[in-house]
Amino acid sequence: MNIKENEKLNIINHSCAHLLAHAVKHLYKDAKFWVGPVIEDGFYYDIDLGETKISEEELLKIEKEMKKISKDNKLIKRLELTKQEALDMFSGDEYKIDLISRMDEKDTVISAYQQEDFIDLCRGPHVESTKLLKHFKLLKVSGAYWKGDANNKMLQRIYGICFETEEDLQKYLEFLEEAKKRDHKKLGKELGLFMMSEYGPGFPFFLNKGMILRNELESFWYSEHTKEGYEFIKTPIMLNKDLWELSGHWFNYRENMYTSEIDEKVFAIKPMNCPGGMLVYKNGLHSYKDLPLRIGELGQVHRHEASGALNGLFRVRTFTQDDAHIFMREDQIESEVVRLINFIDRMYSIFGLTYNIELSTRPEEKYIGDIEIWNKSEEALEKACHAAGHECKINPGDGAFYGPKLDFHIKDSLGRVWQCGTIQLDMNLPERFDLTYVDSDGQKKRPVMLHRVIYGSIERFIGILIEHYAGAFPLWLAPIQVNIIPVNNEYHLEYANVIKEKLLEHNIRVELDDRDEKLSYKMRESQTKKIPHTLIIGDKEKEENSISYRTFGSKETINLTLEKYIKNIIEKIENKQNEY
RNA sequence: GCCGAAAUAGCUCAAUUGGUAGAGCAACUGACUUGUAAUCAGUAGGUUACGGGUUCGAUUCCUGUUUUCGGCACCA
Repeated sequence: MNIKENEKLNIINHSCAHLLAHAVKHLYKDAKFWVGPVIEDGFYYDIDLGETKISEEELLKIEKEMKKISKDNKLIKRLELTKQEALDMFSGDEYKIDLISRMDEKDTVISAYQQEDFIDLCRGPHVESTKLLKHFKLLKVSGAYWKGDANNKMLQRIYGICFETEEDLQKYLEFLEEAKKRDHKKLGKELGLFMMSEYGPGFPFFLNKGMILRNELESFWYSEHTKEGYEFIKTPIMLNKDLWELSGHWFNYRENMYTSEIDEKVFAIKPMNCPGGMLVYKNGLHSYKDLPLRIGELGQVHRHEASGALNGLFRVRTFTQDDAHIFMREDQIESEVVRLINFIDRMYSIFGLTYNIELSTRPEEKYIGDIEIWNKSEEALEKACHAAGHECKINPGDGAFYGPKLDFHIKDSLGRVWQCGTIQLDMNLPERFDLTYVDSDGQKKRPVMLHRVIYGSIERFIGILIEHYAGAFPLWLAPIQVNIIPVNNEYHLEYANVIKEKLLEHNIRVELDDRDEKLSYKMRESQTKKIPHTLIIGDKEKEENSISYRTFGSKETINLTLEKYIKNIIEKIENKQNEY
């Protein structure tokens, strides 16, 4: 959606935030207002209502009051004030005074906007009248810390969205409905992919069908990485605390690490794979000729995330990173990153996912390493991005303390954006672990290191794929690829079994529905389970040695000889075609 | 962790002001033997998340815990 980038929508949403505050002021006399900005999807307003809590039902009341004010056609006037005037006007309002007192009076005219009895501090601009705000909806209410700081008190935040036309609003509400239908938590349960248990909050259980999906993703990952010249390792899940102190994780993240004590020694379950990877690198000597050295690991990590952060497969306490560490010489950064970008591009395009890349640069204060190396690295990453034919949006100061990074933001079939892949340059760990390689002059030198993931977290990626495909996976990923329905068990079961065996010989995941139920009943179920191919086997097929099949979501039936069908389906699966 | 909401059969949901839980689907049994999204009949299925309290009586009211959901904060 991104309303912020559309000037007109931006203004009406901003004005709508004022309309919301105005209505709240009418209904709750003691309400105090903090800020009400426009966000990507609409707007919100942070409000202090003391002990009063706004329920979802009361949102409707507020919405009604907003409609009333909108109908009353209140003119919206801009007021320009000096700092003193502003302080006088909002005296007694601790929140607005806080805002005003932090403004610089020399070079800013402080502006406020007035609609009838409601005045709010605001830079503007706004629409001229409340009657221009008609097509809005309040979406949710929640708590939010004042100034976004968890040490501050919690205000109540009301979210809403406003459009120019009723049609646009309805379209947006339909989009929300569609997203809800695709919720991976709901589909994961319905399709038998994974489950959760209160004995392990944040620790997902993968069921048989989910495992099939997962294994496909993993074997695809291994085969593509093999082609790219990667080696593979598996490092221990649990390692001595000393290692985590050496890597710096103990100091920075111990609160989120699971630990265990045995033989009077503290062990920590890995929250990252890198330290293990460092030990593997140090296990031998490395020549400049061996670089870049690409070492991959599907590594299961555990992080004790805050309970309120957990969310299906999107945010869990154990997940598998499709990690790899690349060790190289400084002069290899650009070419290696170009290669990596092209690789990631290939991986994503298999799923029909588009993406854009952002470069996060050196933080202003908290960073380690030489500024010169930072500049060089950032330049190398940006150059690589352009060399690979991509735009490169820059997020100044958003890099990790140990190095700059490229982040891949993928867009799913509903247009929602997820950050998955990342390529991070690390100037910290090679130093801490004293990594070296022997250069052509016989001297030991420090390698440059990249951390990178493509799926990010396999669990989360599966969640994204479930929503991206709405649970209807392409053939190569589908847990059940083919469902065979004999028209009449008495006459057609034998031939149906022949087909099943033939498909099984080619490792095709096939089921035969031989229950005594009506064809239409079985067809319905086959479609509900979102199975890519449903084969109907009756007299015609038996006589012709053929099959008839329907792909998921289609009404059309295709008839092919058995031989041709098998050839077709194998080709689709082997090429990982993004279809049924 | 914080704010708010929720938890009833395998699943989706009911149950008036507190009176001892009910439906559809799924499962099971039987009949039907079917050509593209639900055949009919029957059976079984519940310590209403868990603990405590109020009450003659609690799914319902109060309280503690756990989990889930929507946000906030966090996300190496």
